[in-house]
Amino acid sequence: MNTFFEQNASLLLDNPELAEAFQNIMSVKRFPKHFIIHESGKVCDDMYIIISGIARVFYFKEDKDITCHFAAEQESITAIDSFIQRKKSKYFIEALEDLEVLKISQSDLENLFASSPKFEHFGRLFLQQIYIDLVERLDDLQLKTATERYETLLEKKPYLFQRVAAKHIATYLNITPETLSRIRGK
Amino acid sequence: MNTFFEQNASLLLDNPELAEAFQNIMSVKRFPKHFIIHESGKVCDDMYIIISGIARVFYFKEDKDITCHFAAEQESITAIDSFIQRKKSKYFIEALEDLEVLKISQSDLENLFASSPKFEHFGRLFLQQIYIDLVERLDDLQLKTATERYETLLEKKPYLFQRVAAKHIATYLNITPETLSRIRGK
DNA sequence: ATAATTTATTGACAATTGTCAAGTAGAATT
DNA sequence: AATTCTACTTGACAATTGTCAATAAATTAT
Repeated sequence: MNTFFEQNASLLLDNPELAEAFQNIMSVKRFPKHFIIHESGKVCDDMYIIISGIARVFYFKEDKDITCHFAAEQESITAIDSFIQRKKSKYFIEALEDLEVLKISQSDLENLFASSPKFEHFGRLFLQQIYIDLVERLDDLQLKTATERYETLLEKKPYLFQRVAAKHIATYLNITPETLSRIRGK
Repeated sequence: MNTFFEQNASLLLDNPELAEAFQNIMSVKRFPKHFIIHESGKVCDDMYIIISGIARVFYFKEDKDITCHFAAEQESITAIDSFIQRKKSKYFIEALEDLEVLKISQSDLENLFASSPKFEHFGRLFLQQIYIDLVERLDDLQLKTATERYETLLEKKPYLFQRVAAKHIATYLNITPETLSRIRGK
């Protein structure tokens, strides 16, 4: 599994100076529901901040479709392995609803970082933030039961349960759809 | 669970210019086996790169001691939640062998980063590196069986099985010592 | 709206892993 | 070296979760 620019594009959007710099390298894009925004096996050059809609990152583990990240409004999404390492990605990105996003290319982002220590600094803070988020997610997975993991997600991202197919939530929690269904039925 | 400066202090040690800058803010320290280098509830101001020996990060989940990180030679270790967020840590750090480490304080590190874009850049690359490592670890936990997780760890860090108590490896893999024992016995 | 397809739920059963207990082996202390 | 303590192994059993199958519900397409 994997998690990404887990939370806060808000770190970016809340800072006017940064926001302005990013304006110049961001462009609005739209994708319809079910659209595959990024395919496994390709290098992922873009990262997206979601304006509206919801998307997921998934990959195939022995023919099974495993979701490893969700992103909704204000959150960011990319094929992180590829985006950082500039190699072919194992991940797919799929629009689960009609999507309006801000697109940022990896090269523009690198250039921005290189253009000023301030931006480089922001990049580091951003990574720290998502690193901490990921550590928390790992803690959850390491030692919570299926039910506890369900409850944690319900608390952290309740909207998922309204907007996303249960089968995707199940693989994200590392349980079967059957088990998830039983947990939900108390 | 949680993982840290998971792999590569080598990213640092391999770069002469950086290495020199770091020399000035690093100091050698020694801790005896069993020594608690950092305690839960305190803010962790230091990060360590291990010269020799092995250490672990752990915390208590309902009285149970859960290991969430190991670090051996060339690897780094800290109470990452606290080190990054400057808040009280939930983690302990324990020397599992007599330890010789390079200590770097958080404030010195911040100052170094602030002193030159080059260092800031390094800080970001370092975080990218450990982020990717953590993503991999998460993938492992999300969808591998106990036996697969055991085999993955055996492949990635075989020395752990020689040098570390099985009970710690068990909690790190999120299984009981009994299950680990049975897996080992083929 | 109706039909077709996909997704969710439920039951029966199997497999995996955990818990508890006992005994053995190993390490640390005296 | 003997004692003590801790860790490891093994067995019996229980709990959790997965698998497979059938049905119901929901979504999508016609």
